[in-house]
Amino acid sequence: MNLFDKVLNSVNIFKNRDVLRHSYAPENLPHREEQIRQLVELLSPLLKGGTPSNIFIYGKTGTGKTATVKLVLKNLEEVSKRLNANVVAQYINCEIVDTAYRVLATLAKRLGKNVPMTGWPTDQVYEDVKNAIESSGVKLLVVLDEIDKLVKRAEEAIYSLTRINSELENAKVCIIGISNNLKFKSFLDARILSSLSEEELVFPPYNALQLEDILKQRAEMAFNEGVLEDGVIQLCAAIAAQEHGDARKALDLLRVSAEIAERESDSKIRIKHVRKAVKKIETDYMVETVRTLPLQTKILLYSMTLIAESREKFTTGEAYCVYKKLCSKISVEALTQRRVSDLLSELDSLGVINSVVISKGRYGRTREIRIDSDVEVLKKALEEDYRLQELKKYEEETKKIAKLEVFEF
DNA sequence: CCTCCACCGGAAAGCCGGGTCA
DNA sequence: TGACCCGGCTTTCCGGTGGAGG
Repeated sequence: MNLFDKVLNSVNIFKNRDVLRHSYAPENLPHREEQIRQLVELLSPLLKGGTPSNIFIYGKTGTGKTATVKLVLKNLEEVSKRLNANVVAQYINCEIVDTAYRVLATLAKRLGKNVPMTGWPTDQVYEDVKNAIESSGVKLLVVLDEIDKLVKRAEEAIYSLTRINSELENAKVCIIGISNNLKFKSFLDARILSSLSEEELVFPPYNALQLEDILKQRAEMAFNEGVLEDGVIQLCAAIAAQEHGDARKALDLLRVSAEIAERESDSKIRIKHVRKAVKKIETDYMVETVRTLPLQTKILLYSMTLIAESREKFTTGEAYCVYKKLCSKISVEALTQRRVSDLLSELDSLGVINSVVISKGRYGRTREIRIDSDVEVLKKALEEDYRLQELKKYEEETKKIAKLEVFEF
């Protein structure tokens, strides 16, 4: 028997795996018809020689903002080419292109100017871009995705872009800003806000039924016939709907479920695979967050995993004592309890630990801490850090302290 | 009803690394 | 280049508090 026979004989679940990835931009967006219609309407002046208003789009992650805009952009450019309308669209993700300089340089490049990616004064690049737009007479549509990432560093750039029209004779610039941060608006300078959000478009979260439609549509493209057990799509949709109606999460869940089924060489994606996928996504998220924690927080969390192995719940004071012990073992300066208290709140909001502030009457008021996540997984992730390696030596000793509740200084 | 525990959590100031500007 | 500024992290200080026990 050839080593690969098993793989060859197993039923192929995937027809096209990429359809389920974030980067995939479908031709067809269920339940976004209204937003597409509005966007098309708002942008139509571009094709008729007018100037559209600037547009501000917001909605939570996974509500189809980017996909919708990209789809409309694609259609716009096609039709512009056909009509010779001279519309140029540029999509910029501000998480990657994250300074005023880079935004302008990207635009310059799109217009055929050769601007180095660093080095020039920002206002010179601005002048260059302006001249390029003016001389080519294009109608430039700039999409700034995740614009909230830009605001702190480059508020001025946004401002100058929103005002560029007054300096142009025979060209036009229109801006679409996209943000998933609803608080973003309150951070923004009022001048900018008013010109940026002449029109607003809100993308509401999907509900379970809508997510189901989206998943069905993708599943048809992604999987071979008959590999889905009944109820799998519904379950994925329901779970994602509970978590704020994020289509990206729903698709992730379906993809991971399929991957698990594939790995188990099952011929069908079953409910149990979805359950496993939920667990896996959760753990992966946890491990990733723990990995990226700063050192002090890692030590603190490590202390808590040690305590958690012998007692279900404990208090800030107890965690702090163990934490201090560990710090001295590896000669790291311990933080104050005030600071640790903040770190604990952060860990809580990250969902790594669960804590409630309770009063034990005579015995004070404190945060009661539990660790609901898998302690072993946490420990493993923490021990990856070479700076915590040393602590394994003291594990037993420290655990004893935690168990006996001997908290001396 | 009052006390008093063991911490919470706000305010403000200090420290530090990085970036900016003359 | 050095003065300066900024934002993030941390410390210091301190007023506040729910409820068991008296």
